[in-house]
Amino acid sequence: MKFNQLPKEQRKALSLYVKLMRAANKTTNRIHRHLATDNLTLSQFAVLEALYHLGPLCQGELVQKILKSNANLTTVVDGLEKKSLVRRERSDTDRRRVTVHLTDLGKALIAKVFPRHAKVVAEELQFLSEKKKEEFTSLLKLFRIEE
Amino acid sequence: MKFNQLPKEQRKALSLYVKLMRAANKTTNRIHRHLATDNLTLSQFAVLEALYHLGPLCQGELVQKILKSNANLTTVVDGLEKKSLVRRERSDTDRRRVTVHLTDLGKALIAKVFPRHAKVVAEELQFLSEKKKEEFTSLLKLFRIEE
DNA sequence: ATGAAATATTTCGACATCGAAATAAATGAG
DNA sequence: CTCATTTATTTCGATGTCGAAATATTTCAT
Repeated sequence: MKFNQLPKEQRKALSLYVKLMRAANKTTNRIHRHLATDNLTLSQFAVLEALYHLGPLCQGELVQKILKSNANLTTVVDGLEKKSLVRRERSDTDRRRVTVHLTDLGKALIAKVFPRHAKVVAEELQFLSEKKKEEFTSLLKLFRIEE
Repeated sequence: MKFNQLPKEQRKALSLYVKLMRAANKTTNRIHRHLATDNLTLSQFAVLEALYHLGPLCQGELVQKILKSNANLTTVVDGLEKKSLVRRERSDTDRRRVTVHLTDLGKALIAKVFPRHAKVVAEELQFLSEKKKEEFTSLLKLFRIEE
Protein backbone atom coordinates (compact mmCIF):
# COMPACT_ATOMS: atom_id res chain seq x y z
CA MET A 1 0.00 0.00 0.00
CA LYS A 2 1.70 3.17 -1.21
CA PHE A 3 0.99 6.76 -0.35
CA ASN A 4 -1.56 7.31 -3.10
CA GLN A 5 -3.60 4.34 -2.05
CA LEU A 6 -3.92 5.41 1.58
CA PRO A 7 -7.19 6.79 2.93
CA LYS A 8 -7.38 10.53 2.50
CA GLU A 9 -7.22 11.18 6.22
CA GLN A 10 -3.92 9.34 6.49
CA ARG A 11 -2.49 11.11 3.47
CA LYS A 12 -3.30 14.46 5.03
CA ALA A 13 -1.84 13.44 8.36
CA LEU A 14 1.37 12.25 6.71
CA SER A 15 1.77 15.45 4.72
CA LEU A 16 1.27 17.47 7.83
CA TYR A 17 3.74 15.37 9.75
CA VAL A 18 6.42 15.66 7.10
CA LYS A 19 5.99 19.41 6.86
CA LEU A 20 6.09 19.76 10.63
CA MET A 21 9.33 17.85 10.80
CA ARG A 22 10.93 19.78 7.99
CA ALA A 23 9.90 23.11 9.46
CA ALA A 24 11.23 22.14 12.87
CA ASN A 25 14.41 20.76 11.37
CA LYS A 26 15.12 23.76 9.25
CA THR A 27 14.49 26.14 12.11
CA THR A 28 16.60 24.12 14.53
CA ASN A 29 19.52 24.03 12.16
CA ARG A 30 19.55 27.78 11.74
CA ILE A 31 19.26 28.36 15.45
CA HIS A 32 22.04 25.93 16.11
CA ARG A 33 24.37 27.93 13.92
CA HIS A 34 24.24 31.02 16.07
CA LEU A 35 24.74 28.95 19.23
CA ALA A 36 27.77 27.26 17.69
CA THR A 37 29.53 30.60 17.56
CA ASP A 38 29.71 30.34 21.36
CA ASN A 39 30.46 26.62 21.32
CA LEU A 40 27.09 25.71 22.77
CA THR A 41 24.97 22.78 21.74
CA LEU A 42 21.21 23.19 21.74
CA SER A 43 20.92 21.16 24.93
CA GLN A 44 23.61 23.14 26.68
CA PHE A 45 21.87 26.36 25.70
CA ALA A 46 18.55 24.97 26.92
CA VAL A 47 20.05 24.21 30.32
CA LEU A 48 21.66 27.62 30.67
CA GLU A 49 18.44 29.27 29.58
CA ALA A 50 16.35 27.33 32.10
CA LEU A 51 18.71 28.21 34.92
CA TYR A 52 18.78 31.84 33.80
CA HIS A 53 15.02 32.18 33.92
CA LEU A 54 14.13 29.83 36.72
CA GLY A 55 17.14 29.89 39.03
CA PRO A 56 19.01 26.81 40.26
CA LEU A 57 17.30 23.53 39.42
CA CYS A 58 18.02 19.94 40.20
CA GLN A 59 18.86 17.63 37.34
CA GLY A 60 15.53 15.88 37.36
CA GLU A 61 13.84 19.21 36.80
CA LEU A 62 16.22 20.02 33.99
CA VAL A 63 15.43 16.68 32.33
CA GLN A 64 11.78 17.77 32.16
CA LYS A 65 12.75 21.11 30.69
CA ILE A 66 15.07 20.01 27.96
CA LEU A 67 13.21 16.83 27.04
CA LYS A 68 16.29 14.66 26.97
CA SER A 69 17.22 11.52 28.86
CA ASN A 70 18.76 11.43 32.32
CA ALA A 71 21.85 9.89 30.83
CA ASN A 72 22.18 12.74 28.44
CA LEU A 73 21.58 15.41 31.02
CA THR A 74 24.59 14.17 32.94
CA THR A 75 26.70 14.62 29.82
CA VAL A 76 25.29 18.05 29.07
CA VAL A 77 25.93 19.29 32.60
CA ASP A 78 29.39 17.71 32.51
CA GLY A 79 30.13 19.75 29.41
CA LEU A 80 28.91 22.96 30.99
CA GLU A 81 30.80 22.27 34.19
CA LYS A 82 34.01 21.63 32.29
CA LYS A 83 33.65 25.09 30.81
CA SER A 84 32.90 26.51 34.28
CA LEU A 85 29.50 27.75 33.16
CA VAL A 86 27.60 25.89 35.88
CA ARG A 87 28.43 24.15 39.12
CA ARG A 88 26.80 21.13 40.77
CA GLU A 89 25.81 21.13 44.39
CA ARG A 90 24.37 18.22 46.37
CA SER A 91 21.09 19.20 47.93
CA ASP A 92 21.32 19.40 51.72
CA THR A 93 17.74 18.37 52.28
CA ASP A 94 17.82 15.44 49.86
CA ARG A 95 21.29 14.24 49.13
CA ARG A 96 20.17 12.19 46.13
CA ARG A 97 19.56 15.42 44.29
CA VAL A 98 22.13 17.49 42.52
CA THR A 99 21.25 21.12 42.11
CA VAL A 100 22.77 22.94 39.18
CA HIS A 101 23.71 26.61 39.50
CA LEU A 102 24.96 29.12 36.97
CA THR A 103 28.43 30.45 37.72
CA ASP A 104 29.22 34.10 37.12
CA LEU A 105 30.79 33.06 33.85
CA GLY A 106 27.66 31.13 32.91
CA LYS A 107 25.44 34.05 33.84
CA ALA A 108 27.51 36.38 31.72
CA LEU A 109 27.40 34.03 28.76
CA ILE A 110 23.69 33.35 28.80
CA ALA A 111 22.98 37.05 29.38
CA LYS A 112 24.88 37.70 26.17
CA VAL A 113 23.53 34.79 24.13
CA PHE A 114 19.88 34.81 25.10
CA PRO A 115 18.97 38.18 23.57
CA ARG A 116 20.74 37.22 20.39
CA HIS A 117 18.85 33.95 20.39
CA ALA A 118 15.56 35.81 20.70
CA LYS A 119 16.55 38.04 17.83
CA VAL A 120 17.58 35.15 15.61
CA VAL A 121 14.36 33.26 16.31
CA ALA A 122 12.28 36.34 15.60
CA GLU A 123 14.10 36.90 12.32
CA GLU A 124 13.74 33.27 11.42
CA LEU A 125 9.97 33.49 11.89
CA GLN A 126 9.41 36.97 10.53
CA PHE A 127 7.88 35.62 7.34
CA LEU A 128 4.80 34.90 9.45
CA SER A 129 2.61 37.90 10.21
CA GLU A 130 1.78 38.48 13.87
CA LYS A 131 -1.70 37.17 13.21
CA LYS A 132 -0.41 34.00 11.61
CA LYS A 133 2.03 33.50 14.49
CA GLU A 134 -0.92 33.57 16.85
CA GLU A 135 -2.93 31.12 14.77
CA PHE A 136 0.08 28.88 14.62
CA THR A 137 0.70 29.07 18.34
CA SER A 138 -2.87 28.19 19.17
CA LEU A 139 -2.74 25.16 16.87
CA LEU A 140 0.49 24.06 18.50
CA LYS A 141 -1.11 24.37 21.91
CA LEU A 142 -3.46 21.58 20.90
CA PHE A 143 -0.51 19.21 21.03
CA ARG A 144 -0.82 19.46 24.81
CA ILE A 145 2.81 19.44 25.51
CA GLU A 146 3.27 19.10 29.21
CA GLU A 147 4.76 22.37 30.38
CA MET B 1 17.84 40.97 29.13
CA LYS B 2 15.43 38.25 30.20
CA PHE B 3 12.37 36.93 28.46
CA ASN B 4 9.93 39.36 30.06
CA GLN B 5 11.97 42.33 28.99
CA LEU B 6 12.12 41.36 25.33
CA PRO B 7 10.05 43.19 22.72
CA LYS B 8 6.64 41.60 22.33
CA GLU B 9 7.38 40.40 18.83
CA GLN B 10 10.41 38.45 20.03
CA ARG B 11 8.49 36.98 22.96
CA LYS B 12 5.83 35.71 20.60
CA ALA B 13 8.38 34.30 18.19
CA LEU B 14 10.18 32.50 21.01
CA SER B 15 6.98 30.98 22.37
CA LEU B 16 6.08 29.78 18.93
CA TYR B 17 9.52 28.34 18.38
CA VAL B 18 9.50 26.46 21.66
CA LYS B 19 6.05 25.02 20.99
CA LEU B 20 7.04 24.01 17.48
CA MET B 21 10.09 22.17 18.76
CA ARG B 22 8.16 20.43 21.49
CA ALA B 23 5.41 19.36 19.15
CA ALA B 24 7.90 18.04 16.63
CA ASN B 25 9.89 16.33 19.34
CA LYS B 26 6.93 14.66 20.93
CA THR B 27 5.59 13.47 17.60
CA THR B 28 8.99 12.18 16.48
CA ASN B 29 9.49 10.21 19.65
CA ARG B 30 6.17 8.45 19.29
CA ILE B 31 6.78 7.67 15.65
CA HIS B 32 10.21 6.35 16.44
CA ARG B 33 8.75 3.82 18.84
CA HIS B 34 6.76 2.00 16.18
CA LEU B 35 9.76 1.95 13.85
CA ALA B 36 11.93 0.51 16.59
CA THR B 37 9.76 -2.61 16.64
CA ASP B 38 11.31 -3.38 13.25
CA ASN B 39 14.77 -2.21 14.28
CA LEU B 40 14.63 0.79 12.00
CA THR B 41 15.92 4.24 12.84
CA LEU B 42 14.04 7.25 11.53
CA SER B 43 16.70 7.85 8.92
CA GLN B 44 16.71 4.25 7.79
CA PHE B 45 12.94 4.36 7.45
CA ALA B 46 13.16 7.63 5.53
CA VAL B 47 15.56 6.05 3.04
CA LEU B 48 13.43 2.95 2.54
CA GLU B 49 10.36 5.09 2.15
CA ALA B 50 12.00 7.33 -0.45
CA LEU B 51 13.15 4.33 -2.47
CA TYR B 52 9.73 2.72 -2.14
CA HIS B 53 7.94 5.73 -3.56
CA LEU B 54 10.51 7.08 -5.96
CA GLY B 55 12.47 4.04 -7.09
CA PRO B 56 16.26 3.71 -7.00
CA LEU B 57 18.06 6.93 -6.11
CA CYS B 58 21.67 7.91 -5.84
CA GLN B 59 23.01 8.88 -2.45
CA GLY B 60 23.13 12.58 -3.21
CA GLU B 61 19.43 12.50 -3.95
CA LEU B 62 18.77 10.62 -0.74
CA VAL B 63 20.70 13.25 1.20
CA GLN B 64 18.23 15.86 -0.06
CA LYS B 65 15.30 13.70 0.92
CA ILE B 66 16.26 12.79 4.43
CA LEU B 67 17.90 16.09 5.33
CA LYS B 68 20.98 14.54 6.83
CA SER B 69 24.66 14.93 6.02
CA ASN B 70 26.53 13.00 3.36
CA ALA B 71 28.63 11.42 6.08
CA ASN B 72 25.55 10.20 7.82
CA LEU B 73 23.89 8.90 4.70
CA THR B 74 26.82 6.57 4.18
CA THR B 75 26.26 5.17 7.65
CA VAL B 76 22.52 4.85 7.16
CA VAL B 77 22.91 3.00 3.88
CA ASP B 78 25.65 0.84 5.43
CA GLY B 79 23.18 -0.18 8.11
CA LEU B 80 20.48 -1.02 5.59
CA GLU B 81 22.91 -2.91 3.40
CA LYS B 82 24.14 -4.96 6.34
CA LYS B 83 20.55 -6.06 6.87
CA SER B 84 20.20 -6.79 3.15
CA LEU B 85 17.38 -4.28 2.82
CA VAL B 86 19.10 -2.28 0.07
CA ARG B 87 22.00 -2.77 -2.31
CA ARG B 88 24.44 -0.28 -3.74
CA GLU B 89 25.25 -0.10 -7.40
CA ARG B 90 27.80 2.15 -9.09
CA SER B 91 26.17 4.18 -11.81
CA ASP B 92 27.41 3.17 -15.27
CA THR B 93 27.01 6.63 -16.74
CA ASP B 94 28.72 8.43 -13.87
CA ARG B 95 30.90 6.21 -11.79
CA ARG B 96 31.16 8.74 -8.98
CA ARG B 97 27.54 8.03 -8.17
CA VAL B 98 26.22 5.16 -6.13
CA THR B 99 22.65 4.22 -6.79
CA VAL B 100 20.73 2.61 -3.97
CA HIS B 101 18.10 -0.06 -4.73
CA LEU B 102 15.62 -1.83 -2.49
CA THR B 103 16.17 -5.56 -2.29
CA ASP B 104 13.19 -7.92 -2.23
CA LEU B 105 13.61 -8.11 1.52
CA GLY B 106 13.67 -4.32 1.75
CA LYS B 107 10.59 -4.04 -0.43
CA ALA B 108 8.73 -6.52 1.73
CA LEU B 109 9.72 -4.69 4.90
CA ILE B 110 8.78 -1.20 3.77
CA ALA B 111 5.54 -2.52 2.26
CA LYS B 112 4.69 -3.80 5.72
CA VAL B 113 5.95 -0.85 7.75
CA PHE B 114 4.75 2.07 5.65
CA PRO B 115 1.00 1.49 6.08
CA ARG B 116 1.49 1.08 9.81
CA HIS B 117 3.50 4.29 9.84
CA ALA B 118 0.66 6.12 8.08
CA LYS B 119 -1.77 4.76 10.63
CA VAL B 120 0.38 5.73 13.60
CA VAL B 121 0.89 9.24 12.27
CA ALA B 122 -2.84 9.64 11.63
CA GLU B 123 -3.62 8.47 15.14
CA GLU B 124 -0.98 10.73 16.58
CA LEU B 125 -2.59 13.74 14.87
CA GLN B 126 -6.20 12.78 15.26
CA PHE B 127 -6.74 15.36 17.97
CA LEU B 128 -6.72 17.91 15.15
CA SER B 129 -9.92 18.15 13.14
CA GLU B 130 -9.56 17.87 9.38
CA LYS B 131 -10.12 21.57 9.12
CA LYS B 132 -7.41 22.34 11.66
CA LYS B 133 -5.03 19.98 9.87
CA GLU B 134 -5.54 21.99 6.72
CA GLU B 135 -4.97 25.29 8.46
CA PHE B 136 -1.86 23.86 10.03
CA THR B 137 -0.56 22.52 6.75
CA SER B 138 -1.02 25.81 5.00
CA LEU B 139 0.84 27.64 7.76
CA LEU B 140 3.66 25.12 7.53
CA LYS B 141 3.86 25.65 3.79
CA LEU B 142 4.92 29.21 4.50
CA PHE B 143 8.20 27.86 5.83
CA ARG B 144 9.11 27.26 2.20
CA ILE B 145 10.85 24.02 2.72
CA GLU B 146 12.57 23.07 -0.48
CA GLU B 147 10.87 19.93 -1.68
C1' DA C 1 44.80 15.53 -24.87
C1' DT C 2 45.78 17.48 -20.10
C1' DG C 3 45.49 19.39 -15.84
C1' DA C 4 42.50 22.24 -12.80
C1' DA C 5 38.08 22.69 -10.90
C1' DA C 6 33.79 20.58 -9.79
C1' DT C 7 31.05 16.71 -8.05
C1' DA C 8 29.92 12.29 -5.37
C1' DT C 9 31.00 9.46 -1.81
C1' DT C 10 33.68 7.73 2.12
C1' DT C 11 36.68 8.07 6.05
C1' DC C 12 38.00 10.16 10.29
C1' DG C 13 37.52 12.16 14.74
C1' DA C 14 34.46 14.15 17.89
C1' DC C 15 30.01 14.66 20.22
C1' DA C 16 25.10 13.92 21.41
C1' DT C 17 22.01 10.78 22.59
C1' DC C 18 19.63 6.75 24.42
C1' DG C 19 18.22 2.44 27.23
C1' DA C 20 19.53 -0.39 30.72
C1' DA C 21 22.24 -1.49 34.60
C1' DA C 22 24.61 0.33 38.62
C1' DT C 23 25.00 3.32 42.56
C1' DA C 24 23.43 6.22 46.29
C1' DA C 25 20.03 8.12 49.27
C1' DA C 26 15.28 8.62 51.12
C1' DT C 27 10.91 6.63 52.45
C1' DG C 28 7.64 3.76 54.50
C1' DA C 29 5.47 -0.61 56.15
C1' DG C 30 5.97 -3.70 59.71
C1' DC D 1 14.48 0.39 63.82
C1' DT D 2 15.18 -2.08 59.43
C1' DC D 3 14.93 -3.70 55.05
C1' DA D 4 12.42 -3.54 50.69
C1' DT D 5 10.94 -0.11 47.57
C1' DT D 6 11.19 4.17 45.38
C1' DT D 7 13.69 8.10 43.63
C1' DA D 8 17.86 10.69 41.65
C1' DT D 9 21.84 10.43 39.26
C1' DT D 10 25.72 8.23 36.89
C1' DT D 11 28.04 4.74 34.21
C1' DC D 12 28.26 1.74 30.34
C1' DG D 13 27.85 0.24 25.71
C1' DA D 14 26.00 1.24 21.41
C1' DT D 15 24.38 4.13 17.70
C1' DG D 16 23.41 8.50 15.11
C1' DT D 17 25.15 12.56 13.64
C1' DC D 18 28.15 16.17 11.83
C1' DG D 19 32.18 18.91 9.60
C1' DA D 20 36.27 18.50 7.40
C1' DA D 21 39.67 15.97 4.97
C1' DA D 22 40.50 12.28 1.73
C1' DT D 23 39.44 9.69 -2.44
C1' DA D 24 37.52 8.81 -6.92
C1' DT D 25 35.51 10.41 -11.03
C1' DT D 26 33.87 13.71 -14.38
C1' DT D 27 33.87 18.09 -16.75
C1' DC D 28 35.80 21.87 -18.95
C1' DA D 29 39.02 25.36 -20.55
C1' DT D 30 42.91 25.61 -23.07
